Amino acid sequence: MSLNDLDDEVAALLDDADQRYTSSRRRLISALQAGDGPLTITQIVATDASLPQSTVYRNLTILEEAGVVTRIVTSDDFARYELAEKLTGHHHHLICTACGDVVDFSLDAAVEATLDKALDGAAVSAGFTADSHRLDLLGTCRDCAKA
Amino acid sequence: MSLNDLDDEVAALLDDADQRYTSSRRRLISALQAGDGPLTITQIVATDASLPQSTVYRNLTILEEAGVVTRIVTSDDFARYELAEKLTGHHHHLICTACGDVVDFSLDAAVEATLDKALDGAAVSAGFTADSHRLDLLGTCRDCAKA
DNA sequence: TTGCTTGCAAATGATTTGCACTGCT
DNA sequence: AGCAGTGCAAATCATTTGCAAGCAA
Repeated sequence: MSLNDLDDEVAALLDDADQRYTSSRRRLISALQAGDGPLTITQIVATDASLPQSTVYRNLTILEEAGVVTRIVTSDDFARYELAEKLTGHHHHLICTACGDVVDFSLDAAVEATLDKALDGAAVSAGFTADSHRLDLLGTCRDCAKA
Repeated sequence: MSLNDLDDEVAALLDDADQRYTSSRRRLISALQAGDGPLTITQIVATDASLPQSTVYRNLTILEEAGVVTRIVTSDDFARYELAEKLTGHHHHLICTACGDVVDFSLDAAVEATLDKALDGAAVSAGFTADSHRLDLLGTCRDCAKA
């Protein structure tokens, strides 16, 4: 998705949620768009120092409610945020257990299909209404493997 | 795994880590064993009121370092703990996005095999050393669907 | 004894919120 | 003008830790 299309999508989602697309929010979207995986609040503030932490927290909450971003918790104490799958497409995360960094990756459509079918079966037998799945790969990233 | 076997396994793991198998720790294991999914600290304290919160936190950390339990963060603000897969076998989680409750489930071995192969491929091309995967199904549990 | 464990209460740190100010509309 | 958004600083709340007393080797 191009930057302009993304912008339009975000604007539409915010409008649906009766929220404005302010400059702080634009800057947030742009910071998230720039990363190659979900970002922590600290990383976002470091990227764009003109954004105070409280504004980042508050706007990410609003953007999450509007369906623009997704909040992710891996294991460490910092929540991470990324653009919603609606905007970026379905994907998964490589989580480095050494440094905590998270990088996106995708799976073959055939594998996803197999997986979804199996998950649906499991959900049904547990009396569960399946909504979506979340798949992470835990391991060590290239940089940490070197060290 | 029977209760006694579990006990022996835990004892061995703690011994390897130069840790004692105290009565607090036994009570924790027993509480975790009783649940049908990972438990929050609050749930554990509610189950066994003789355990002070600080002891629960401290011992769960030690049990985690010894490889006896695993800490899980879903999305809400409470961490959850479960017995390590080494003890219970590989499984996944059904996470209710309404009430936050988590229940275990398993997938067919064939699906797991397909998945692992696909994940290994993705890891390699990202320069990542894969360790394990984590797969959750998000949705609504039977109780919350009723409401 | 000697050191690990416990339990209370106080400290920490990510996240949230009150309030006064600024800027859209 | 009138209300939403912002930024600072103070408040919250899960989690961690200091310390004195209890227990195991």
